[in-house]
Amino acid sequence: MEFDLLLPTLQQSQWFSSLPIELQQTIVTTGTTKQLKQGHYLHRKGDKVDGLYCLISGKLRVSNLTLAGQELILTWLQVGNWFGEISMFDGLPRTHDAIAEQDCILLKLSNQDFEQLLAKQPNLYPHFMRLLCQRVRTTFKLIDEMASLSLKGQLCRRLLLLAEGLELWPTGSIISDAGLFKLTISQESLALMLHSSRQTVNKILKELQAEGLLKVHYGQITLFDKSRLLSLSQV
Amino acid sequence: MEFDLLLPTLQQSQWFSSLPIELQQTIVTTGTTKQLKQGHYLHRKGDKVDGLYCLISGKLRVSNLTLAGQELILTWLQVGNWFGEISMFDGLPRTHDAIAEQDCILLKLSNQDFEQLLAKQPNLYPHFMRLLCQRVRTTFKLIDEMASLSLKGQLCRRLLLLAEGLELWPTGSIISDAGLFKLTISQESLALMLHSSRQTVNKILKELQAEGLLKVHYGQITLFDKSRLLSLSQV
DNA sequence: AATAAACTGTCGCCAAATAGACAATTGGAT
DNA sequence: ATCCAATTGTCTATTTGGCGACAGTTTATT
Repeated sequence: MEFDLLLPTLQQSQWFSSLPIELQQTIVTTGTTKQLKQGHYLHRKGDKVDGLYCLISGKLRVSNLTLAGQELILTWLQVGNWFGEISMFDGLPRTHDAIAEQDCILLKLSNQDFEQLLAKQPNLYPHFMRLLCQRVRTTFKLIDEMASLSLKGQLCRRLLLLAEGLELWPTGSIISDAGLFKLTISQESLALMLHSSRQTVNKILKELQAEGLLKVHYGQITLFDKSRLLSLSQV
Repeated sequence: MEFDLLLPTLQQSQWFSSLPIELQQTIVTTGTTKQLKQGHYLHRKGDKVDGLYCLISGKLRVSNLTLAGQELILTWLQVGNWFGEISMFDGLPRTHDAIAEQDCILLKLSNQDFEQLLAKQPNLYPHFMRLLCQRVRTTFKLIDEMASLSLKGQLCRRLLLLAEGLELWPTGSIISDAGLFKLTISQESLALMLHSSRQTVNKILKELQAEGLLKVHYGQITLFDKSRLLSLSQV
């Protein structure tokens, strides 16, 4: 795959862009691209590991099924996000389902490529450990927030996360607050992420709209005031 | 520190006991022990990293404060548990408070020792990556359960976790079901772990007692039937 | 332009959980 | 033996959110 073509996309990842340029180059030249049609699974929970991925274009939904058969959405992966590293590093089965919500293009680093790479250059290990650490920190933060925030606070938090991309914010970072931001997501989907109901999400969104923070459209939400959303996502 | 003295304790960790014996030995001889009096903090959220720890004796509470000042208990660490690896590997601040609930003895592997160890033997990296992966898997599981289980299910799950130790269960593993198990914990503390209220926890415990699964005492709970608790912790 | 499908807005009812209050019980300390 | 602090048990009132129902709106398709 051509380096210059992929680079702008890959650079959107905080993790990737912090890698030494040689490693970036190695990853791109070693990796292969893969197409995935809308509605198809990239993998299911319990699948054997096949590689580490970066989403180049499209949209992936990451979720699990409860025993009752309800889908619990963990998150959507955005262009530039890396994922699949856990099974990659411990060899155990996938933790979640990953489904293409749109046609996707992925950059794939296979097991074998990965092992060879690290065998040759063990000094690269710390970089991949940082990727894992970032994942743990994000999930810890999620647990805290699920427990301590009101539903309204959780919703504000999610809207921001979806707008800003899913990577961990450096503590105290200032959110880019330039103008509006249009999110394409249904209230039903939001409810599945919050493990709440569509009706309740609708009610809260209407409140936020009345407060002038956002505007609700058909299948879309326009964020007006990210900084006020941020302050609300602490209550 | 003497290898033979610590070994039985350290072996309680699934992770540690899976390490090659030379690495086990290196860790014990490199590490230093540290005492921590009851009520003292080992570290607070946001602290700079100083090392990787294993709890040798005593009991540590891991928690966070909400903005409202309420303590959210993530878990109790049991003898044999390793922790503190995240900050160790990415160099960023601690994610939680860690407080001694009893006098504690800890085995500490300092930053410097750790870095020297890995610089000399980069083939050890995968072992530490497995430790991190285990942490991510445990937290993902926690997120799923918080979202999908009823409060009763969550409570059953926690009681089992407290009884069995906190390390990730291999999928489908059979719980040691030999006889009774006495947990020393107040209903108030359980409520803080579940992010629920004391009254509600009390009500559910009484239900479980009526069903013959356990018996409630002052500051203690005796588990009678772990396998039935397990089946309840899936609803 | 007509139709179907997906999504939103809003009822009202019900179950679950919170929170305050207070009595009763237990265990440790003096 | 007595007292105190911590913990438990159990009431209430109140809040929150889930869920069914259904009408209205938007978008895509033909």
